[in-house]
This record gives sequence, C-alpha cells and structure tokens, in this order.
Amino acid sequence: MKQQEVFKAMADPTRRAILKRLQEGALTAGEIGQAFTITSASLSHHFAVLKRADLVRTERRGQFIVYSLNSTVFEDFARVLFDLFRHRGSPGDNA
Amino acid sequence: MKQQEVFKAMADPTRRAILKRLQEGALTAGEIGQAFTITSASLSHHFAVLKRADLVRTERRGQFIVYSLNSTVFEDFARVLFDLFRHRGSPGDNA
DNA sequence: GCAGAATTTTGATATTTGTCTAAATATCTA
DNA sequence: TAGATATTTAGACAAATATCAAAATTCTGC
Repeated sequence: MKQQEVFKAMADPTRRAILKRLQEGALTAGEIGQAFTITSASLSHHFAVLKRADLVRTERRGQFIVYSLNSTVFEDFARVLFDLFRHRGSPGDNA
Repeated sequence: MKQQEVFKAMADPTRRAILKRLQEGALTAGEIGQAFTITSASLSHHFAVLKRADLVRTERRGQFIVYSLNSTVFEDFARVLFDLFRHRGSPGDNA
C-alpha cells in the first residue's frame, strides 16, 4: 500500500464524499459528479488522486468510466491506523 | 471531533511519526525532537496542528512542555474510518 | 533581577494543492 | 465520417502548507 498517498487522499473532504458515494456501489464519473458543484475537471483531478492511492478502480464501459471502491486498500489502511492508535506499539508497526 | 482537522493532521508523515513516538508514553517537546532533523520551530508547528485536531494533550512541567496522546479522539477517528470503509453505508454515517 | 534553557510565535519563502477554463481524447450514433 | 456526449489533460492562479531564522515567552537557579 502507498501509505502516504492514501493518507493524503483521505485528507480532502470532497474525496471522502466520493468514497462514501461509492460505498453504495460502482458509479460513473458523471453520476458521482451530480452530487457536487465543482467542475468535471476538478472532479477528475480528485479521481486521479484516489486512483494513485489505489483507493478506487476504474473500468471503461462504452463512453463512460465506472469507478468502484478497492476494498483491499481500505482494509490495509484500517490496519495501519490500528497500529498507529494502539498504545505500546508492537513490532511490525510502520506508520 | 474536528474530523477535517484530524484527517489533515494525519496526512503528514512527520506528524504520524510524532504520534507513533507518543505511543510509548508522554514526552517533552525536546525529547520528541531528538528523533527528527527539522528545527524546533517546525516541530512546534506540527505540535500545533496535532493539538488543534485534539490528537495530543499538553501539560507544562517546569520549563518543559509534556505531550501525550489523546486516546479518545483516536478512537473516534477509528470509528469514522470504519463507517467510511463499511460497504453499504448505514444511517449515522458522517464522513 | 539576570543568564540560560525549553518552547512558541512571527515573518519570510518555496512547494503543494484545489480550482477553473480551454483544449484534447475516446466512444457512441446517425 | 461528422456531431454529440463523457471524461481527462494542460495551463494558470489563489490559497494552504512546511520549513527556516530570528525574536519573544516562560520558567529555573543563582
């Protein structure tokens, strides 16, 4: 996992909102965009950040691009956080 | 919990390393600083960010200032993340 | 009260980030 | 192939961030 990329990706509220929308299932870029007022260009920038962090996957379907969550990275991230939060860190920590 | 402050605070690797050091127990600003090469001024800036996010507490002990983790906010943060990561979000989500 | 130590604050600077508009790319349909 | 739609890329700009040096603050011990 690209830990630093993931942490940075999660630091923006728009990106967290995107992830939240994707919890309901895969969506096209346009469908995701309907919930936001920013331009599609800005949205695309956020998608790129999420993709670089491996938090989302993409698949082209005709003229659409479908985004979906990458649960694996989510789980890795949760594990890292628990390591970070656990008092008296044990071996294997890597924050 | 000031969610956005917490996410931003966690986005910086130096700050995550500070939190990690504090897992071992409370430390003075100087003791924490020994692990880093940046100036104490920069370190102090990072402390301010962590404090604003309520991730750490401070207590003056003579001429020293002792930093310690605020586990409560840690736990709240973990809970928010699980909400964010859980597929098919349930009511009560607030990411 | 003064010198010294620990820490923070201030002011400056360089880098990163989020946003926009305009242009480019990819795909569909007629 | 041409026009329409969906999305990304390029280029520009303002705001936020990380860092530093220097000055200010708070405390200790003489």
